[in-house]
Amino acid sequence: MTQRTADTPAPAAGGLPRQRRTYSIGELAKMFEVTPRTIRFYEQEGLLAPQRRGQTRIYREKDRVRLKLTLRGKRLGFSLAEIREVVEMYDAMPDGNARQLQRLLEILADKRANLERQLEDIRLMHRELDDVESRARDVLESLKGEPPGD
Amino acid sequence: MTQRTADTPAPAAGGLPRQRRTYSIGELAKMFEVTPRTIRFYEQEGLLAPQRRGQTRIYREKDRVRLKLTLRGKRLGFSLAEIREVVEMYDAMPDGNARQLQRLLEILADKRANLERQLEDIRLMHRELDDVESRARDVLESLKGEPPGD
DNA sequence: CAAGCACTTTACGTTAACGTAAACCTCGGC
DNA sequence: GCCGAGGTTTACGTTAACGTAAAGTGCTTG
Repeated sequence: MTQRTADTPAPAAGGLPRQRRTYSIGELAKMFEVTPRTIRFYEQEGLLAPQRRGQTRIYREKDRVRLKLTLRGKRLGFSLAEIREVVEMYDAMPDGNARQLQRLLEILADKRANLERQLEDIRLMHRELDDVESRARDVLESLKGEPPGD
Repeated sequence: MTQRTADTPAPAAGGLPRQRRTYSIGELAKMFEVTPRTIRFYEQEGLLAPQRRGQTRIYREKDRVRLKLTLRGKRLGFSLAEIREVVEMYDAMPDGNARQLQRLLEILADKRANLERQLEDIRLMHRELDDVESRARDVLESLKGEPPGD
């Protein structure tokens, strides 16, 4: 963790404020512990849109952040389609019309409700785990006194 | 909701304390908003083991609780295989040997770590949503002053 | 007793999210 | 000039988690 490929933008003095760090597909893949195939697939699904130099994909900060958010969404059980829905609207935001924005707000509220339920689920699951664990420990303890089984 | 197929145990006076409420597959399905197919599939995957009367499945409280936990696990992104792993060990607990119990504790710790990461993910995602939402509201606001667009 | 409804088994179909294999380019180094 | 490391496209394969359709069983109700 805390891996840093030896090249933080270095907030240099008079330099350009534009972050010019770029990444290859392999770099991103290792960084997030996914395969290049996965990254290409996400692009194919409209979640990423890296630039090209010739045939080769070039990823910028924006792309990296997107990938990060995408993977986070996945860990929370959102489908790629759902994630794309938000991503696309977010992109269209600046010139988005009111109806689109309203739709976006709806979607966000939806995701939020989802998160709430998950929070509750996590709490409950946590208790279940506590319960199972304590039972397991009890049994283990009770085994200590008995003959070494079969 | 609150559907009751006219057969609550009726906490009768001197009755048996054993909860004898049973459910048909259809009842459970409606109760949890899944299809009977799903419930049969879970059984096939070793997550449920209802009794039979003739050919027909009869679900008891224990089965209902299991289904509930299974669905909760699913909402948290666990695979049926993972869920089964815990369920099986839980069942085997009473006569489980020490090694099995240790394994169970490992699995539980694993799940717990998973939940922790999800909690963090939820927090982060929540902020993202807040951010996107506030931007969207800003844009919406700025649209109020402008001409009604195309 | 026929109809209907809820249950059953068997089996093939479907979708999402990639994995995997083949065949190709391209670039820096020896 | 060739070689290996990484990149590319195309396309078929795979797995999980059910959906769906067909064909049969069993009860109870008009």
